[in-house]
This record gives sequence, structure tokens and C-alpha cells, in this order.
Amino acid sequence: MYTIGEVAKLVGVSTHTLRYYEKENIILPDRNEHGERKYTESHLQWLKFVLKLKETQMPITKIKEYAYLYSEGEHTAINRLKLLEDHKSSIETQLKTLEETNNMLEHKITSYKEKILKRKEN
Amino acid sequence: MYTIGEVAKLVGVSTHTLRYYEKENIILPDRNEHGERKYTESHLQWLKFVLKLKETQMPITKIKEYAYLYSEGEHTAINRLKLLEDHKSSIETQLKTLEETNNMLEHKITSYKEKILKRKEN
DNA sequence: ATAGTGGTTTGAGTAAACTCTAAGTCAAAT
DNA sequence: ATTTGACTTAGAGTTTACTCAAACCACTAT
Repeated sequence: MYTIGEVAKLVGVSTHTLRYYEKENIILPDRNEHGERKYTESHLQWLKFVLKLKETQMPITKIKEYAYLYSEGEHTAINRLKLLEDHKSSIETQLKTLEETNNMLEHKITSYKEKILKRKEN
Repeated sequence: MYTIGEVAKLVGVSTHTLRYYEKENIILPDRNEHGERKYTESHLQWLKFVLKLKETQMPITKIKEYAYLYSEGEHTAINRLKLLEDHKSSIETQLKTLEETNNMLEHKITSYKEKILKRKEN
């Protein structure tokens, strides 16, 4: 069981963000006798998954949608599958763009280096 | 020479966005006798480059910085090189995250499919 | 000649995702 | 006993990157 501060440190987000995610029904930790948030190992796993989705540009609204479907139980599995498949295809698009741009930068960088070298030769 | 509307269509952004980029000194087209913006082929190339940077998560402030350096001439080449190298390394980080997440989704998706299949067998 | 289309400006408004503030509770340490 | 530090809440404020509104101008088509 982790406090909000521990979780924040562990995953690298602020406590503000964790409370915000809770307000948005993305992650709903338990509470102790003082009303303080308590995150279990499985909350932590879920949070890490959420952060991966976020890092790969899934908007919070979509993440909320997925969280909602999950909370609704087994019969939403098809919807969740669809959502993940859509995101996977978005990731593949992003991979293409990044690879293209990476190549472009590779070229630009080499030509910049040549230009600077030639300038130094004078 | 392209009008703002033509450029917008060609690259897939709104005219609003193009005017916004101009206000931010990212792309400064010519003007005709009526004060209307005229984009040359090289403005278009620059814009496409800018959009690639944006699609690969470079923030507008960094893009502005690059545009500013470019406008300052040859002696800023080293700074531009540095900026592009930094961005390239950001792209490589993104590629890693995307690939990892893609694999994770691959697994999740197959297990969802199995789960749904098994349910249908009943 | 008037309606439509596409351009202009300044400045305000919006959406997303936090991020911070104020005012408070609680438990441990000095 | 009081300070410190970590937690609580509701609600306001911020940043980024647009996006829209209002009021205007110029050309074309009916």
C-alpha cells in the first residue's frame, strides 16, 4: 500500500496529477481511516499502463473512456479491444512519422556538420 | 505562389493556424499589392519541415527558436545543429516508448481476442 | 448592384491537461 | 506544546496551441 506521495515519486508524476486523475475517474485508490488515499500494487500497475497510453499520445478523454469500460465489467471487452486496436494503429502512424523525421534530421545534421567544418577550414 | 487558403489545403492546417504561425514569427510569407499573404515554394517547404517537427512533439517555442536562429544567419549554425541533435534524441526516446507500448498492446489485444472467443464458445 | 467567396486585422475565447492556492486535519519529532 | 511534514478539499489559475468573432476590403458571378 502506497501513499499518494510515494506513488508520485515511483511513477514520476505530481500528487496534483494523481488527484486530477482521480477526479477524472481514471484511477480510484482506496482510503484509510483518515480519508487518505492508499494505492495498491494493482493501482500502481494500472497507473503505469495509463501513463504509457498518455506518453503515446492517447488523450485523457480516451483514457477515461477505457477506464470507464473497464469498470463496467466483462461485457465491455469488445469495446475495449476496439479502443486498443485503434490506439495501436495510431502508434503505428506515429512510428512512421518519427522514423521519417529521424531520417530527415539525420541528413540535416550531417549537412550542418559539414557546413560548420568547412567554415572552420578558413 | 500560393494564397493562404491554398497552403492551408495543401498542408492540412487551417488558415487560422497559418496566421498564428506568422504572429509567432515561424513563417513569414510575402504580401501582394492588396496586402494578402503569398507563400512561395520555399515557404511551403519550410512549413512542411515545421509540421514534421510539430508532429514529432517539438513545442512551438522550440520551433520559434529554430526559426529565429535561422533568420539570424550563418553564424547560428552551431546552435541550430545542437537544437536538431537534441530533437533527434527526443525522437529516439519516443521511438522506444512507442515500440514498447506497441508490444504491450499487441499482447493485450491477443488476450482480449482470446477472452472474447472463449466467451462466444458458450 | 448585390451576394458570395476569400482575403485582412485585433483581440477575445476555448480545450486539454495540469498546477496551484487557501484553509484545514493529523501524527511524529523537538 | 508547537513545529514540521504529509495528507485533505474545493475551486481558481496557467500554459499551449490554437480557434473564433467582428468588422472590414476586393474581386467575381448573377
